[in-house]
Amino acid sequence: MTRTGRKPTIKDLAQAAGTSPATASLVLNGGWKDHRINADTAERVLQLAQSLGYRPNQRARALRLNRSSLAGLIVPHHRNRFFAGLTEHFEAESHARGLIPLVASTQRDARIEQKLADTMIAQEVEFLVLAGTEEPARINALCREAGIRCVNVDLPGGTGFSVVTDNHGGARDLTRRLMAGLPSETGALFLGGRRDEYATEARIDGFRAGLAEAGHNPDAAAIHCCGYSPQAACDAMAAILARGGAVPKALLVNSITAFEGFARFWQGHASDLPDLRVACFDWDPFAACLPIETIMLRQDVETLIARCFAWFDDTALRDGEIEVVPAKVVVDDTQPGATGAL
Amino acid sequence: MTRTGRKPTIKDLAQAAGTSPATASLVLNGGWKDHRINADTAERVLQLAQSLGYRPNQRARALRLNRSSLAGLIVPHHRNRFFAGLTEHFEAESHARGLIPLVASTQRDARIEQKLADTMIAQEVEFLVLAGTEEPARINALCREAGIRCVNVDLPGGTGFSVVTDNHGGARDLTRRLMAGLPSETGALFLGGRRDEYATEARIDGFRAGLAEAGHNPDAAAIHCCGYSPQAACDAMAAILARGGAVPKALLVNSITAFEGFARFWQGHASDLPDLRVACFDWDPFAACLPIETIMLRQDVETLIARCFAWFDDTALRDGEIEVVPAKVVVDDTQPGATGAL
DNA sequence: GGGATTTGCTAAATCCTTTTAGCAGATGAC
DNA sequence: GTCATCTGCTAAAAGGATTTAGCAAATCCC
Repeated sequence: MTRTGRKPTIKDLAQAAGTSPATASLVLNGGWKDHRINADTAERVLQLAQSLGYRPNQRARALRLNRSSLAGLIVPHHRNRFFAGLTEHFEAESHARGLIPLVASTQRDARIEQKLADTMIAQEVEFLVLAGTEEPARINALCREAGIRCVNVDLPGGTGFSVVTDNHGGARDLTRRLMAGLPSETGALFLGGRRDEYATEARIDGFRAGLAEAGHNPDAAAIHCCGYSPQAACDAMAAILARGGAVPKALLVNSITAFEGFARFWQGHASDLPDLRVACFDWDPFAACLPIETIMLRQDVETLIARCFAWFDDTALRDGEIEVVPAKVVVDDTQPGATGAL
Repeated sequence: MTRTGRKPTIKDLAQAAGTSPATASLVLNGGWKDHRINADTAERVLQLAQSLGYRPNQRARALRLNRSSLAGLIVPHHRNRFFAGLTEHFEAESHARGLIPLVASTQRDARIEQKLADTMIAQEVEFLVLAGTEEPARINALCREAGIRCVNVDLPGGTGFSVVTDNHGGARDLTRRLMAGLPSETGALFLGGRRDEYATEARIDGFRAGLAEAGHNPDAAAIHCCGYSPQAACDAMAAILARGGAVPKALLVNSITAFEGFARFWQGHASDLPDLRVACFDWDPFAACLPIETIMLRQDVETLIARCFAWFDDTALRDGEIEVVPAKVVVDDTQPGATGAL
C-alpha cells in the first residue's frame, strides 16, 4: 500500500502492479492492444485498479485532454413543464454523449444571467444551450470568441444557430380551435409575454392569422403583453374587467406562467367571465384539469433539445440558421408524452 | 502577441507584461501585496489580462488547488414545484458559496441513479445532496469512502446527516383540517407513496394521529400506497370506486405527483365523488385552483436546503443526526413564497 | 552468427496554474 | 567598506493524467 490515507493515483496503481504509470494509463484507456501490452499485465492492472478503488482524477484528465466534458443549459427557472422538460431532455442527451449537464437558472435576473454565462464560459463547456435568456446575442458573441458552440432555443435574436418552436403555426392552430363556432364579432384577447420578444411577436402574428382564417377581424383583437409573471397576468385581467366594455369570450394566454396568473384571477372571478373560452400556448397537467374550457398546446421539448444536439454533433457550423419544430395541440391529457411521465 | 490562435495562458500574459508567470499569478490572485510586487507591475499585468482577454484555465487551477468547486444535487425529476424549488434554492446557496451547482435527475431509475452518483463522486463534488433517492445508504457509504460530505433530504435511511420535513406533524395538521366538521364515522383515505419509505410512513402515522385527534377511528382509515406515478394514482382511484362500498368523503393525497393522477381521475368522475374533501401533502399553483375543496401543504424547500448548507458549512461532522423542518398548510395562494414567485 | 523484426514496456514531455523558497540588487547602518 | 535589511521578482516544484518517441530484450531469417 503506497501513501496510505490519500486517494490512490495512477502512480500508486502502477507501483502496485509493478509497471510504469504509462502502462497503467494505456491499459485503463483501452489503448493497450495497439501498444502491445501483454494481456497478463493488462489483467493485473485492471484487477488492482478494482481492488485499490482507483478512480482517475477527472481534473488532471480534463487538463491533459483539454476537454471539460461539460454541456451547459441556461433557463429562466425550473418551475414549469416547459423548462423542466427542456432540462430533463438536455440531461438525457448530454449523458448519451458522455457529457456532464450543467443546468442553471437565471430567475430572469440579468445580473445572474451574466454571471452564469461567465461561469459556463470559464468552465469551457463544450456546448451551451440558451433558453429564455434576455441577452442571447451578447452571450452568443462571448461564446464565439471563446470557441464554444452555442445554440438558442426560441430566441433567434442573436448571431448563432437557433431552434425554435413553430410559434406562428402553433398560435394559429390554437386560435383556430379557440374561435371555432364563435360568432364572428366575438372579440379575442391575447395575454402575456413581452412585446419585444421574438417568440411573443411570432405568436401574436399567428394569433391574428388564426382569427382571420376563422373569419374574425384580426384588428379587433386586444393584445395585452404584461410579461410572464403570474401576478402581472392576474392584475392585467383585473384591469381588463375593471375598464368595463364587452366581457371577453375568447382568450389566448401566452405561456403557462401567465396562465398561472389567469387561473388565480379566474378562481375569484369565474362568475364575471361567463362562457369564456381559453387557449394556452403551453401545457400543464393540472391546468388541463381546470373546469374552464381550455385548449392547450404542448411544445415538443424533446425534439427541440434533440435538434440542438444534432447541430452540436454536426461538425459543420451553420450559423444564423433557424430550425423550426412543430408544436402540438394537446388532445389527450392522459398520454403525457415527453414531459408528463412520472 | 504570442502563440496567436490559441487561448492566452498565464505564460502569454506574463511574457506580454515582461514578468514571470509567478508574478502574474500572484497579481491575479490578489496575493501581490504580501509578496512585495510593485504596484506598477501589478497594474500592468491587470491591464494586459483585460486587453488580452485572459481567463485562467479552471481545470489547471482546480488540479493545482485540489478543489472541484462543484456541489451536487440528485433529485428524481424537475417536474413539480417541490423538486423545482429544491433545485432553485440549491443553485442559489451554491452560488453564494462560490460553488458550481451540478443538478441531475434520476427519473426514478435505479441505474441512472447509480451512474449519477458515480459521476458526482468521480468529479469529486465538494458537497452532495440526495433528495428522493432510492438507495441513499449506499451512496452515503460511497461518499464517506471518497471523503465527500453528503446530506439526505427527507431520506433518513442512510448513515449520514439528514434534513427532513416534519412529515408527521404536517400530515397531522393536514388531516385535522381535512376532517374538521365531518361526522366521526366518516372514512378517510390515504393515497400515494411507497410503504417502505421513511417519508410515507411518517405521513401515514401523522394521518392516523390527525384522525384520532379529530375523534375519528384511525383504524378505519384505508391506506393506498400506489407509488408516485400519476397513472398509478389514477388507477388506484378507479379501483377504489369499482370495488363498491362507501363512497369516500375525505382523501389525503401523498405528494403532488399522485395528486396529478387523482386530478386526472376526478376530471372524468367528479359526479361519482360527491362532497369529497381533499388534502395534499404538497402544493401546486394550478392544483390549488381546481374546483375541489383542497387543502394543500407547502414544504419549506428554502429552509430544507438552507439547513443542508448550514451543515456543510459547519466543519464538525455530526453524522446520523436528523434535522426537522416544519411545513406549512397553504392559506393564501397569492403569496407564492419560496417556490411560487415568477 | 549477424542483421532485421517483433515484443513489451518506459522515460519524459505536456496540459496550465499556484506557491514556496530564495536570488540579486539596492539601500541603510556604522 | 562591510554586513544586514529590504525590495522586487523568479525558478522550480508540485498537482495527476496521457501520449509520443524510443529502448532493451527476445525472436526470426538466411
